[in-house]
Amino acid sequence: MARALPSPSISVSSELIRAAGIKVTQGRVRVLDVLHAASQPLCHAEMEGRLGGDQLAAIDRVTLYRILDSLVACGLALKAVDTRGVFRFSASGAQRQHAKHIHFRCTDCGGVFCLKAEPPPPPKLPRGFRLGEVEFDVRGTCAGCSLPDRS
Amino acid sequence: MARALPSPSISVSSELIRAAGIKVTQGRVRVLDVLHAASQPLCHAEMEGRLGGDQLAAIDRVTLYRILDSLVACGLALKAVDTRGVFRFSASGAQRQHAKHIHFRCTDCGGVFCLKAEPPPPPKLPRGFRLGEVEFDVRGTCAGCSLPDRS
DNA sequence: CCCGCAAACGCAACAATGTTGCATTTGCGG
DNA sequence: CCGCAAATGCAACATTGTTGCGTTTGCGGG
Repeated sequence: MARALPSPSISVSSELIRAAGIKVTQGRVRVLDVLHAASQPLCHAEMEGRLGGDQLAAIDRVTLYRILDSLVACGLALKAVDTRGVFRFSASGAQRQHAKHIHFRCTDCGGVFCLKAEPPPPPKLPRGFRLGEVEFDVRGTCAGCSLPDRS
Repeated sequence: MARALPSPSISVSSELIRAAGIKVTQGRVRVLDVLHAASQPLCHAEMEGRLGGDQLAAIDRVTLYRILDSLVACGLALKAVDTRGVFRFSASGAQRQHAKHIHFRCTDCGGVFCLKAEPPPPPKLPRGFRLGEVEFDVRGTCAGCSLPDRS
């Protein structure tokens, strides 16, 4: 029923999913497409909105969770928690790009901003500890929320 | 009905609450007591457990949230989010002690370890941004979870 | 010492997020 | 083209956090 999909990146996501060794389904391709198109990590609600915005049918909330879990499990996506306590997901390629700088999280509006400064080198760990990721997280109030006259 | 409470720190918490300019209630004193006695930030469920463990009546869940909010609002407590996406609260004095070093979070068992190294200085922020807290968060696998032979 | 008011509390209900069970559909290898 | 296992959709549930409202209580004033 649907005509040939105009999205050019659909084959890229398909290829990544196929290479990861899991089944290539329409849902996974669309979710990974959205993750790649996003400029910052998305929570599940934002993803539902972007998936429903197309002329395609929306993906079930539970299925979305499971798709994201499968993408995380095979290394195509990363899972993190924002200051509001909500899980946010990002394509693993985008995350690697984000590892090069520092994030500023506004404790007021919840927004995330990228600072230019480089993160410091990781510290020495005790014996037996294996280093995973290093996150230099700066919290405070962003310029918009710092305005003194807010009703 | 209750005899003189044996807890020696109850007056300390009362004094802090009074100095903060909010009403001194039994609930606030008990919650702040628990926060001061805790060695690390507590989630609401852990606090409910510790409050119910006494011979005193347990505090309502909603009231506990409001008490914590009021303590945060007047600066006596701090609010953070752990890797599971749950809010954790700590007495502001305890947090200051924790700000001097780096935390290592094991992504496997969820444990938090304190490293000796000092956190690096905060970076320069864009105009209008106000610095709140800086958290240097290192994630990975702790020594216990790094053991190769786990069933 | 008693009164009254506003703050704080307890209860109920609700909202958002995340999980589990199970029947049905679908990717994809044979 | 068939069939099986994986993936999906639906319903129901669990946990965490919030809102509304009537009642209780801290505490200042009379």
